[in-house]
Parts: sequence; structure tokens; C-alpha cells
Amino acid sequence: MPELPEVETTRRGIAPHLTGRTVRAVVVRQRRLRWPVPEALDATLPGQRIDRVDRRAKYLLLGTRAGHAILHLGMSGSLCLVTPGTPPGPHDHIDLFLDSGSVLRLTDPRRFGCLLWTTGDPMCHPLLRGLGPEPLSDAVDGDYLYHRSRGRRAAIKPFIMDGRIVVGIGNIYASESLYRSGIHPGRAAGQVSRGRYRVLAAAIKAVLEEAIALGGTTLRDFTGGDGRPGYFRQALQVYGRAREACRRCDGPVAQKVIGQRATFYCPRCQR
DNA sequence: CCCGATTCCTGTAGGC
DNA sequence: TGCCTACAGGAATCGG
Repeated sequence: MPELPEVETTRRGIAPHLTGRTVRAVVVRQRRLRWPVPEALDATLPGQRIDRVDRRAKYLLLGTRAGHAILHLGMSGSLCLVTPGTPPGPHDHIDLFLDSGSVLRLTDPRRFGCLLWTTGDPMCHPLLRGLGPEPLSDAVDGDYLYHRSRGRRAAIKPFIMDGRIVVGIGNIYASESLYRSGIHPGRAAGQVSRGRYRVLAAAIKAVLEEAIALGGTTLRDFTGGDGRPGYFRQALQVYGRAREACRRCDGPVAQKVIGQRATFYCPRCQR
């Protein structure tokens, strides 16, 4: 599932192939994604040059003079570059034909992703407005998380997965960063000390940076746009390791639903 | 405001 | 072996 490291890996994979290229044609085979693909997209994008490829949270932004394409990979989406004439599979929903002769193809079996079009400041778009700070920015530190968590009785895991608090942390990296911090994922967010939030903030940054460096986590078929899988899976300490041995204390890794999501942790190492 | 439940979708895992 | 069902999950939205 694409979280911040996978989206950033995708961005780095496709940006060199898109930046400065002009879109020649857009083919939409399936308009029904998380939200309908607007017809303004295929009406406006052809003829536009992609000036930049940016990431905000888990969104990719393709910037042109006329506006921005806003792309989200949902949980099963991926992008790849193919040659024209490559027959589309059943889940290959959208093709962007580029003047380079290459085709950017969006694949998304579960269709939780989206591709939207917006004019004006993309950060003011309803989906982007109100998002919390980037976890790798200086805005996110122990003090910030501590202050935002005061008075909250919900568990710390859904707290750090809340995009209004901090963006980009999904189910995998939430479990991993809490494990590294020694914090029990079910602990009430408002009852965690400032010192422990400092440890957690550092752990979040470290986990995300390591995952980006390894090209993300490939659980099933994620590839970074260049067809290569991510190699962070082998670095996972608890995610997907229920009943296996904790690498620190050798006790069994636990799995429990917290915040409506499967959560992995070590009951002995995380308090 | 805060928080939990619900919703979209389909491949896959697990049970029988 | 094969069929069928339950489950997984990002994040918006709704209900309490």
C-alpha cells in the first residue's frame, strides 16, 4: 500500500520522464475511481507541458501552466511508463501520452485512488487544504506532537495516522515507528509524555527516510514507476510478523485491531 | 471538536 | 483441488 515512502519513490521514478514533457493525449478507460475522473482533465491536459512533479502528503501533483493534476494512489494504485501500443490490462485505467513517445499509465485494481484536475493554487483544493505538516519537515517534532495530542483519549496509533495531525504515515509505518519508540500503539495519545513524543518524532523520520532510501515497501506488487520493487519489506520489524519473534526480546509479536486497523507490536517492548 | 463506524473496491488468504 | 466467504486498507464522511 502506497504510503509516503512509496509515493515519494514513485515521484522520483517518474519525474525525470515527465518534467518538461508535453501531454499529447489522454485516454481514460475507467472514470469511476475514488472520485470520478473529471472530463476537464482529458479536455485540458493535452497540449500542456508538465513543468513539475511534486508530492504533498500522499498526493502527486503534476504542474502545468493551466492547472494541476492531483493524483492519489489509494492503496493499490501504481504508475508506470510503457511504450505506445502496450495492451492495457483490466485495471489500467488511464494513459497519458507524452511527446517523448512514452506513456504514463495508471493502474489501480481497487480504485481507491483518484486523478483530479484543479486550476489555481492546488494547496487550496479541498483535498489538500487542512492537511497537517510533512513528517520529514522541521514542523513535525516532539513538541508539536505533544501539543497536538493534549486532551486526546484516542489511541496514539490512529493519532499519528490522522492526516490533519501529520501526513503520510499509514498503517505500516505507524506500527514500525511505534515499535522503534517503545510506545504501545493502544496507549491514549494524550497520556504520552513530551519526552516520548520526541523519541517518536525521531523514529518516524528515521523509518520514513530509511524506507525512501530503499525504494519503499513492496508487499505485493508495488513498483516505483521504473518497475523496480521496494526493498524495505525486509527491514520491517513488526508489520506482518504476528506470532513471530520480536527481534529485540524474542517474544511473540502481537496483532490486534486498533483504530479499525490491523496493528502489530511487541507487548513486552512497547508500553 | 473529538472519535468511532461506515463506505468505496477487488485480490487474496483461509476454511471446509 | 476448488469453491466460497471474510478480510485487507486510505481517507472522506457521517452519526453520536
